[in-house]
Amino acid sequence: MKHEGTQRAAAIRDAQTGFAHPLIRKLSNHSVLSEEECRAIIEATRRTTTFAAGDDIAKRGDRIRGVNLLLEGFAYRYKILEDGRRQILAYLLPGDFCDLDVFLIKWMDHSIGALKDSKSAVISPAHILKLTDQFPNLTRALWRSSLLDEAITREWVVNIGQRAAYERMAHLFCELFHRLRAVGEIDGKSCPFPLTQIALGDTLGLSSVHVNRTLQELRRNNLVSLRNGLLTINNLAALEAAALFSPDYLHLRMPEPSFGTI
Amino acid sequence: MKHEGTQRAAAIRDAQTGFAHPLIRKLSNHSVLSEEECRAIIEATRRTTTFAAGDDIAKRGDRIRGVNLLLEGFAYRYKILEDGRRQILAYLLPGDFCDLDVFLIKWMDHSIGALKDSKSAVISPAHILKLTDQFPNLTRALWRSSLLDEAITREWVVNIGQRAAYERMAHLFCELFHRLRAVGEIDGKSCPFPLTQIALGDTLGLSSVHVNRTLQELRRNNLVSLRNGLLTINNLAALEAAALFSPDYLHLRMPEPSFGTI
DNA sequence: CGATCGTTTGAGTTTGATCAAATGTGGTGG
DNA sequence: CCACCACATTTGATCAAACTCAAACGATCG
Repeated sequence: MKHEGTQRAAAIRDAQTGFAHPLIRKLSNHSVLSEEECRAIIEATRRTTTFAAGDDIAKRGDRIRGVNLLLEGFAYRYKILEDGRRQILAYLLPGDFCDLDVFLIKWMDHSIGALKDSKSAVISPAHILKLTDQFPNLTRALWRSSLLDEAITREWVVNIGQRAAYERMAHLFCELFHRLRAVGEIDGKSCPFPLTQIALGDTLGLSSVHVNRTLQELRRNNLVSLRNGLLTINNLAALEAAALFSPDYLHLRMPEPSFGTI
Repeated sequence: MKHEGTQRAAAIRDAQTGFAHPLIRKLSNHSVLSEEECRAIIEATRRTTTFAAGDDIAKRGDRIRGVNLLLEGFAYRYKILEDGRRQILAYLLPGDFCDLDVFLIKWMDHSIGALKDSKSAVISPAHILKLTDQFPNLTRALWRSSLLDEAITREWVVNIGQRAAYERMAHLFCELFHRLRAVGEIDGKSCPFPLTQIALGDTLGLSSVHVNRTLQELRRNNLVSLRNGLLTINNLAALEAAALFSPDYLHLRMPEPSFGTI
């Protein structure tokens, strides 16, 4: 981890993505922010920190010094049981908060790791307090964004609890693809997927051997391929059907049409 | 479902439970509320509705008219896949919000059912807006409470993803016992548990047959017994050990000592 | 007194785990 | 450039956890 100087004030709007700032873009999916609120967000997220792939952004037991807002990169939230079993709880994309729990707890009860080189903005608790005192509408927007995180976590419960391995993996791919598209990280039919098969197993509650075989089956059915940290979805519509996937729980404002042969 | 008249203003404090109002009690676990904020809460939750066991409090697809705050009873959140598979996502106890998602969405993307006769307060969106405009500190407390809900959901992911059936069931019992104790619903070593084995299976991602056998094993090991909607925990310490349970994720203010022979 | 719903039991099957080894693959240093 | 190392992926064989199907048993209720 490496601290950087002050970030240059970014333009609020951007022709391509709607908003250049990841948090503003994310909140704008479900909330309307004033010019003043946008400025306050940019102001609050000037201090940034970078992490290399493999670094921990926050570790279980850490005293919480501020909220990390992921600006660039790819991170994951995970919990480890006393006997070593690991469960990955979420993937964090630009615009996502790593540890909003600062409100709730003094120490992290789980960890966050970076899967790619990442950059985060660190917002101090005092800053959050000030923002939420001053801007009730912004506070509701932030609250909403954590409700959205919970909706995703709930879908993971459904996924792991009810779906078979094949459906389960397909579902994860669909979710990631939709979320990455919303933050402009896809390239045609491909998106970054910087996970080993072991990590994929710890995400889905499967052994890595079974992950490998399930992946082969998805490949054999010409739905996806996964190589060198790049996930390619050949037929999104068919993959969504196989996964019993419906994107509504993601609450992305502008659903783009699924491509595919069906 | 049956609408009732205006509830009599309850005393804010109660000698036994600390706070008579379930929401004030819950928020006080992690936040400090002013006298004025407490009054605003009581004011906002006057309109109540009752539900009989088995009723749906909110159904998937419902247009959201207000937030339901559970005041009395026992409810559950669930989602059903297109092919009928059901996953239970949470249990709701007095003080819990049923559908805070009102902020995020216009229609429910999952359902809530009552497991026992229940009473909820209905807070209109306009009322929420007013409260959050007026009381930033209260807003943060409510936000915190939804972060807590998410922490529980995350632990469910760990539970279903990593723990074996026996541990998994033990873990659920531990969680429910701690949460019910925090709202004053336990009686000695027993607490209400108004679930069929089928529902228990849909909670844990197990078939009802396997639930039955796992339950027998827990009984055989003299850890719990479950009869007539009453769960009795004979040895909480041993149950927690079997479940790899640690209560910190529940963020209950005053952890009471576990009883048991160890 | 059926009827309905939940629990329990048995038998057989399937999914996915475990163990072990072989085969890539990318990076490092000589 | 090659040898080597550390990892990740792939494959095979075996095993166990959990599922399915089917039937019996028990409560509860109009």
